[in-house]
Amino acid sequence: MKLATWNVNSLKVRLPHLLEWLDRTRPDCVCLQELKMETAAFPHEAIEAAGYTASVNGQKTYNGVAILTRIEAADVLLDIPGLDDPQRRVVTATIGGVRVICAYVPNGQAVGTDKYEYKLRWLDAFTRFVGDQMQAHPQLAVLGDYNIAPEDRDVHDPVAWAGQVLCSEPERTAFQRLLGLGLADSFRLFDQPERSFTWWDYRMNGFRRNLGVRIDHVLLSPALAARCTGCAVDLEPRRQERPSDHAPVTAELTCPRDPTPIPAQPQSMRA
DNA sequence: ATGGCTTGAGTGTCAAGA
Repeated sequence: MKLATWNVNSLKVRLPHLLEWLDRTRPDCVCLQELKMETAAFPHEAIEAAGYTASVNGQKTYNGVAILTRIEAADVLLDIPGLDDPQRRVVTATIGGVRVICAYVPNGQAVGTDKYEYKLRWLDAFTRFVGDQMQAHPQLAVLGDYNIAPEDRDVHDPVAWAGQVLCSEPERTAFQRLLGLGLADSFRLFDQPERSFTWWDYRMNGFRRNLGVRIDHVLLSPALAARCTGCAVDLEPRRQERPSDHAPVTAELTCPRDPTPIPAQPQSMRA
């Protein structure tokens, strides 16, 4: 089972890129962020023609998230229950026995601003929500744009970014609290190239110079982490004309429906 | 120098991203 996350930065502009990427990589489940369109404007026809069904939580102009799957999504839940927030940032669904949360964490703009305080409050509520979901669903995957670079090695210039938004201690602590629920950052379960990032500024030739940050993550509960065989950033879409500023991240799991071998009974146990 | 691109809104030029 292949799970992916991709901040497309406008689905309207990126639909051709997405369709080409779905055709090339054939993921089972894709979490999209920054659709920047209302739910009613979602291009279901094109997505279904590509072999996917979509659970959409859209919003005009800003934010907006969706989960695309090749099999039916069940128990779809929009937003964070109990959080009064007009911004559409979360959609959750069950796909083939795996509970998938797709999240677009607030950017936070700059440390000390109202948007930064909103980001930290939002992360508190989100962490409670993820904890609740994990209680009910041991097979839990939390994918999305976290807008947090967890460690200095996730930043092209840790000195320049020290204490800045995406890297500040309160944000990194909030990320560690999510991991503290028992989730694993699947990317770090494997050897990775140095200077691996998922976002590069459009300005200053950021991508060509690999001046990036790793802020898009696939977090897995223990049951899923045990089945994870790989996690990688796909740089190909970022190389294309008119790209999203984010690259997709894909994690591979052994199929949850693979039959578990039944251990042989010891001789002495036989009748 | 708080800039540099890109998108959506809307037809000026600004908010927002990270």
